[in-house]
Amino acid sequence: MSAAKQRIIETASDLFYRKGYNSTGIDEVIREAGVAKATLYAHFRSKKDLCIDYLRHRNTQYYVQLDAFLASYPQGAERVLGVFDFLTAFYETKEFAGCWAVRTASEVPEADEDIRSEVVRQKTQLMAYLEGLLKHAEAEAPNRLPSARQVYLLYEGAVTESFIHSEVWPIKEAKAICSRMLETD
Amino acid sequence: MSAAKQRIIETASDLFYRKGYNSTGIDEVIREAGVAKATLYAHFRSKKDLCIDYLRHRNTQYYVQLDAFLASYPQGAERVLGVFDFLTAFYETKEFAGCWAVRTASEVPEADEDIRSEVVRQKTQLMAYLEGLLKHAEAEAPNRLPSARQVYLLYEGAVTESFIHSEVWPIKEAKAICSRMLETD
DNA sequence: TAAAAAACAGACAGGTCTGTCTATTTTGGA
DNA sequence: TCCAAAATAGACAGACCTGTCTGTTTTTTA
Repeated sequence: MSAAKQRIIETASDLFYRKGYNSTGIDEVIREAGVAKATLYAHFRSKKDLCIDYLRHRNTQYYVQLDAFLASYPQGAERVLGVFDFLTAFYETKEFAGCWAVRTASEVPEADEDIRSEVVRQKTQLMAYLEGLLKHAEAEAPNRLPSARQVYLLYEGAVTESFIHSEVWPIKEAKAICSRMLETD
Repeated sequence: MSAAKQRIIETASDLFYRKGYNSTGIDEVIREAGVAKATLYAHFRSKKDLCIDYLRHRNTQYYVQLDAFLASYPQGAERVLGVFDFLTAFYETKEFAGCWAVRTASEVPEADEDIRSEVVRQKTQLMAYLEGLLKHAEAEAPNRLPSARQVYLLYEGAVTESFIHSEVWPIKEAKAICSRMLETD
């Protein structure tokens, strides 16, 4: 990947996430990235294409950081709960602005199948990831565990609500619920 | 309130919710509402003002319908869980498109304090409402109940995720978690 | 070093956006 | 019935948008 393309993606990733997709113009992206307009359109067919690459870039970076963060957590229930600690750390960065996928899906027309399917793909991937974490918790406590869907739901609620309220308690509460559901009672 | 103003709000309420705030133009609102542009700007200082009235209109209608729906549910745990049944009914209408407040907050710049504070106000109101419902559940089972924040978190997750996935399972799962937390064990 | 590929600056087209304004017509209450 | 208030149609300004195109310069590669 050329340096210019890399800069474009990183700039879009910053601007789209911070300001919103529709509220960010192409001119702002190229100015911030320091590239010519023709260069952008040589690498991306359209703004929508750039949007999808933005979503993928965010998603890729997310798992790189999440994996690194969770490495120090023992497998099992602790690592499942560690996901909420990761979210807390993310929240505390100045960058945090909720979920890029949800926010983008919130502002594109429902007919936009390309963007929406990428969003759903990412969410399905996240559930599969959580499913993997939960697998290791089964050995510890084979009794009624939360499903991947349930942990996913708590996590997603925590992301969106901490963004909306600009407060950390939704993450704490989500973790508390999850913790209670993981108890070996 | 004049008939024209009423039509404008209702049209905006439909279009902003269905297509998104930024993706809906003033021209589309006045065409759909069948009013002149000057009429719209006689009643609303700006598009942003109309947006705030749109949010308030949605919110008001929401509680009218929610109260009516819950009236047949006995007070206590059942009525708390009834909130998720109401959401299911809402989901099954063709209109459903997630939470207007969250979606709007997702697409306006973070600096827009007017819109964001209205969103937070509505969410705070919802928590207070749930708090009221939970009060009646205390009598039945005075042991560890979910907090209003926790029920709120589950509810919000259910709204957003059923919208994102266009599936009903997030509501079912959220209700299941809530139900488990309300058990008199 | 020479040729090819990539990136550059920036004008431009064609459209859309919000908000203002004029000038006319409709409406509703005293 | 009359008159003020409200609503109408639609032009307009000024800004912004995406995407294309031209022509030049820089960078890479062979």
